[in-house]
Amino acid sequence: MWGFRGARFIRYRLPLREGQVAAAKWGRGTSGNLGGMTSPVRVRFAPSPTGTLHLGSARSALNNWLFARHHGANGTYVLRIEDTDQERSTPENVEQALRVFRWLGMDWDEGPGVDGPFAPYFQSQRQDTYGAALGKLMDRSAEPVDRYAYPCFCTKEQLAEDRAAADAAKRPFIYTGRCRNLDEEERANRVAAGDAHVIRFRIPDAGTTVVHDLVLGDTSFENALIGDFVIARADGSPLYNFANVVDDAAMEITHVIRGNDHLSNTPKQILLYEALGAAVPAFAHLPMVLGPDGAKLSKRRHHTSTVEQLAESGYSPEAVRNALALIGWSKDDVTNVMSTAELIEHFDITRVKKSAAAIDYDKLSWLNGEHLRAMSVADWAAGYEAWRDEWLPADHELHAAAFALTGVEAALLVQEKCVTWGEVPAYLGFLLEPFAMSDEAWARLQKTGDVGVRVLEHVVPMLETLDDFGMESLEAALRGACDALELKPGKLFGPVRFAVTGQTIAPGLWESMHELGRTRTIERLRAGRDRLAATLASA
RNA sequence: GCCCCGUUCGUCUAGUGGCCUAGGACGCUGGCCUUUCACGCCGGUAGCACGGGUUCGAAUCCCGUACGGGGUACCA
Repeated sequence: MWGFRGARFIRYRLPLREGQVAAAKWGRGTSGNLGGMTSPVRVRFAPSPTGTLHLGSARSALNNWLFARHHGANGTYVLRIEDTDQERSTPENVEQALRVFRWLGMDWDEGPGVDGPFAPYFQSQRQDTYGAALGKLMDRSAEPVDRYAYPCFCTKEQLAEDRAAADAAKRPFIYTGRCRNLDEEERANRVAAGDAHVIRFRIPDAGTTVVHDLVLGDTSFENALIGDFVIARADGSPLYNFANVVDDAAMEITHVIRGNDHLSNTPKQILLYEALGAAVPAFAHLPMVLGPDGAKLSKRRHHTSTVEQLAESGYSPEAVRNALALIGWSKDDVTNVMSTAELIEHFDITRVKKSAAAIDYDKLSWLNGEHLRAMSVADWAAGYEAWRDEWLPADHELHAAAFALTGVEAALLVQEKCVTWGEVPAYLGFLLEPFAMSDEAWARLQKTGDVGVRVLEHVVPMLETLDDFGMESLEAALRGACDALELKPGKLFGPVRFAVTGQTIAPGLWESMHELGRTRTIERLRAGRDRLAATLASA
């Protein structure tokens, strides 16, 4: 009689209760509080600082952030840097990664720069924690007896042979367990003698481990198929699955929200949590993010596959958040455009769908346009100026155009026309000197023919004597000219616009003329009239 | 190979056994508006992967097939 939604809800709450038991174990958290709504919720995003943030990763980060913020004061968003790869984890790369996060506007409660009760938040500084956890797992006097860590002296050659044998027999390769049952004395002797060894984690031979997933539901894995896996390298450094669990347990993470590519790691991690005596967090595996062609999103194949590229193109962070949130999740059947506040209010991890989703750049652009148009002039101007200061190089051909106006002035001209801030400078190109009419504009001016000449001849003296060169005055004058010449607005504004802006894409006419000023406007009208008349005469 | 996950218009999605001759959005497209470009408005286009069940009734539940994806490391 349970509806599916009801069943999901039950699953959603169970892990929270487990979390509280564990919190009590650590002497932290809220004991005895069984109200789901007030349980603290702690999530994290743990990127490796490679210098770029992939859209798929950004989506994971966003879902964690929205989940935490949705829980208000009870939600904590932790940023932990997985910088164990010393080569790529340079301070510059870390700083670059943090810059991207700040741009995306996902503030973290604990992590680099702010620290917190579980510092440090860099894996490279947490060796002691991993060492202690390893010691705990290797202590054979501890429970449970079928889950522990042991040194494995198998050489790479031996393992390669095992693997080859498994392949030949068409059997899945599972670690044979050769070093699992060495006697304690031999182990101790070989370790003391300095024999190279990794540390493996012993898992039960039988039984299944089931992952209760907020997105996928229950998924079970046979323990026998997992095999004792390596948790520490020969040099003692921890492997991902181990470091991740140790950190998440230590930081009291209650919900692990991550990409679906981690699903098969999860049973291993659950076993690890149990062996460590730590609370198993709730899991939510997000559907993979695909490129527009349905292939896995990659920098190579897809032009804007990183957050940096979107920032550079002039997208607004809020629109990107909106678009990212909509990958695999929806508020309902009709809502698309949402402010971040709305995202936070409505975000529900249990509504995330299971299947992979291709990112739709067309829709992203549309969303961006919607957000840009909905902004206040002040916000739009600030965003535009931030973009142009950060991303438009001084030697760019449109640099001068972009800086010809303030953000507020530009907003008045083109806010409702642009899909991204990156498009703004091109609209402003008409303001630059020396003036040069584009080929397309000239072609269209030519098409106006004799009418065009008449219009320009009429308009020049009119504007020379116009008292006020303000926008309203200009509009009134130009509309008046339509009556005087008995022309439809379209016929009259066309030649004027092409002559004045020299472009086929430009802001509104009176706005443009006003911004250009009387002298330059009239100069251009005259030049256009002369050129057009000369061309017609010689034809 | 083995394990796991998934499959609704081209794309993102709504859908939890009757409200579905499947709704919305992007895209594409016809038209209107119009001062270029946009915006806006009205309309059109197109989908439940396939095959079996269960049921009075299936996009929805079950089984199988196909296809796609993830994993199978001293990567993360």
